[in-house]
Amino acid sequence: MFGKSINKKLKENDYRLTGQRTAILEVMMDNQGRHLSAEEVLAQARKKQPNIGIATVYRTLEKLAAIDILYKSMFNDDKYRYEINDDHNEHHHHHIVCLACGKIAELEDDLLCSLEGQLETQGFEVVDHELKFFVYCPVCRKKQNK
Amino acid sequence: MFGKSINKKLKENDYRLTGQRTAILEVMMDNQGRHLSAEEVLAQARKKQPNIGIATVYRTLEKLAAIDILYKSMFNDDKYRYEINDDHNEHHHHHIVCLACGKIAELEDDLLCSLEGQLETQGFEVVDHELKFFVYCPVCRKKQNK
DNA sequence: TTATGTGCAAAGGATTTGCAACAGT
DNA sequence: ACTGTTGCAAATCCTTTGCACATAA
Repeated sequence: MFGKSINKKLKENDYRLTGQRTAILEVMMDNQGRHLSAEEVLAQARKKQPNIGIATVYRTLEKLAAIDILYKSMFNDDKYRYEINDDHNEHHHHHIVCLACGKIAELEDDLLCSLEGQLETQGFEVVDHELKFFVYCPVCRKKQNK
Repeated sequence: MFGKSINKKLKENDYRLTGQRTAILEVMMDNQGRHLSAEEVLAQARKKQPNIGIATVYRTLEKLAAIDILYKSMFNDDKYRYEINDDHNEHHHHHIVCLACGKIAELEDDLLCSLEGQLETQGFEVVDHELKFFVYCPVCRKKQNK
C-alpha cells in the first residue's frame, strides 16, 4: 500500500505495520519533497492517530531512516528533518538552503561522481555524500533589494 | 599576536581581548585542521585559564564563528565542532568523514565553482557551500577486511 | 501466544540565558 | 567609570530511555 519497494523494505526488515507507523508513513508520503521535523510529523500524524506520542515518532523516523526509506538531515535550526527518499538506495542530496527564508530547494545533479571516483582511487569507500549551498534565493534578494 | 588579519577582524568588531578569549584563540590555533567540540576547547583552555566556564567557551566560539575566524559545523555526533578558518573570507569546506572511526579529512578541491556559477545564473546568491562525503577510510576498510 | 511496539513521564546531553560580580579600554 | 564579559546555576530545547501496558503476526 506504500509502493512495492517500500513494502519490500518493510518486510525484509521485520517491520511490524502498526497504525502509528502507517500514519507516519502517510504523512511522509503526503509531504514528498518537504523536510519535516519530528514535531511537524507528530502534529500531522495526530490527525490520523490522536494518541500518538513524540517518542513513537522519533523511534519510527529513526527506523525508517535506517532502512533508507527516509533521509535524515539537519539544516540551520538544530533539529533533524526527515524527507521521503524516492529511490531509497542511493541518496545524493544536494540541498540549496536560503539563509533568509529558510526555503530548501533540491538539486538533482550528479556532478560529484567524478570526485567520488577520485576518492575511491585513494582507497576510501564512499557511502554517501551531502552537499549544501547556503544562498539568498531570488525572492529574498528582491526583498532586500540586493 | 594572532596574525594581522585575525587582529584586524577582532578590532573591526569591537572585540575586547580578555584572557579567556586569548586562551580560546590559542587553543584553536594550536589545533589547526582539527575539529574541536566546545567541551574539548574547554578542557584545553582550562590549562591556561583554570576558571574558564563552558558558557564563556560557547559565547566566544559563537562570536568568532560569526566573524569568520572560526568555522562551525556538525558531523555525526550531534554536537558542533569548530576549527580555525585560515583564509577567513571564503570558506569552502569539503569534509571527508569516516563512518567507522570518525576521522575527518579535508578536500582542498574547488570543483564546485562551476555548479555555483549555474545557481547564480538562476538568480541565487551563493554565500557558502558545504560538502560532506561519508566514507570508510582505507584504515577502517582494512580492519573490517572489506 | 509472544516478541515488538506504544505512551507517558523522566532522564539525558548540548547549548543558552539571567544575573551579580568583574575587568578591558 | 563605562560597558562589555565572565562564571555559575538554572533553564531550554531536542532527543532518548525505562517501564508497564497493548497489539500485530
